[in-house]
Amino acid sequence: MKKIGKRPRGRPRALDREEALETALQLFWRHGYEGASVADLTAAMGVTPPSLYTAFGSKERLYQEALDRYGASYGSFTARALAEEPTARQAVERILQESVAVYSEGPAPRGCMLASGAVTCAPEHTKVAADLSRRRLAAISAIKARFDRAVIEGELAPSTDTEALAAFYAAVVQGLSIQARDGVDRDVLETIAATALIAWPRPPA
Amino acid sequence: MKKIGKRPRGRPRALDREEALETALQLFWRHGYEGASVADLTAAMGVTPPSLYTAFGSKERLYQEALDRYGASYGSFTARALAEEPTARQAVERILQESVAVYSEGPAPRGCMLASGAVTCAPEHTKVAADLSRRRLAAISAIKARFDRAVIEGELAPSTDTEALAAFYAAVVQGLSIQARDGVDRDVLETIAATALIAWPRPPA
DNA sequence: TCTTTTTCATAGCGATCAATATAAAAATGT
DNA sequence: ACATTTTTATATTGATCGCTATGAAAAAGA
Repeated sequence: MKKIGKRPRGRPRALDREEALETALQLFWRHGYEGASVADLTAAMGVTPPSLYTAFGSKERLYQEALDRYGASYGSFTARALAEEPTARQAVERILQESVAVYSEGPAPRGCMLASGAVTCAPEHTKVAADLSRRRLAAISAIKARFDRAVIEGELAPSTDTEALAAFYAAVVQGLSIQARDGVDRDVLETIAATALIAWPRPPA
Repeated sequence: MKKIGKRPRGRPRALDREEALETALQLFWRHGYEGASVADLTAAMGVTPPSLYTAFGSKERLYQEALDRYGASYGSFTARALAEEPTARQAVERILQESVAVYSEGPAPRGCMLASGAVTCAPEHTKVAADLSRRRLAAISAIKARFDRAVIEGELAPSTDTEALAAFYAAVVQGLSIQARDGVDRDVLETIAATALIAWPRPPA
């Protein structure tokens, strides 16, 4: 059941946009923004540069689309855990577990695409780095919002520093990302996650 | 009191090697290996490319020397804390505190040079990334060694998973590095450090 | 002074970077 | 069949990449 409906006039594209975007995601995830060249991307997609530029506009916009796709697929477990788990504590537990699973998957683990994308970069790419930074901070804010809800619901004490607590678990996840790429064994990563949960605040009263 | 002693035959170098290395360290620290070009480096040093290559051999060797210098200066607090503090717990406490101080210093924080140097990179620079990875893992091993000593000295229980505990605190430090670069407030970073200490194992018996 | 040695600055190497001008190819509309 | 529209592939753009060949400059040794 392919949606075609009134195909436009010109020559049909040979490039499957979704498939090409997934290919770009994989390359950017492994090599980062600067490390994946347009030549690498077009070669992996099996197309020539003009097709890429017609479909995505620029390397920078392609990267942003790849980040969006990551957030909606491999990286969606954070938002889902925050939305679905009944308690903030269980949400954090699931985020830590799934982080380990996703980041350390496969023979050459890739960590988190947001954490390893472009923390340092050339001065001409500061816009890309700033966008990544904004996405990382947004993830912390999302966790904080869940913790704030937990305060209202009585799961966490009103005195809880929800911003710092969210930043703490985000820091652990970011560290898991780096160490997963460094090849640290999965059982060690799992113990890191378990250790982080020891710091969870005592329930109020 | 400059040490001259039998100056060799040729034209004296106009390049102060120590000063140039410090300049390279600063640039590599901020922009990473790929983000700091040879043109950037020579311009900041005030020399031309041949002088840089005569003094350091290649960009890659210059980077390694800059990493060594970092480990002996800005990044030396880890080794010193592990060697100087009377207990493993106090060593970790100091490492966390000094990490926050160093990583978040200045108007544009630079985080940790090892953690932000080249976690992702182009395929042709895997050697540099592997070297950085090795240095990060060595830092974990150093912490683990101090924890093993603490087990022998009775500070930590013999059942302690020292490898995972070391990896946990390394992960927090790596997360601090990323968030410092993202502009997270210093007081939040300090609370992250304090939260990590809550997970410290209870003393044996 | 003159040779030797080393470093210096000028200029440019081939390779690769992201991005495009051009025109043929492949579809629809008439 | 023929014009219109869009995408395609070929080939190339200027800029920048890390690096170096060349020869002048600046020191010491003879």
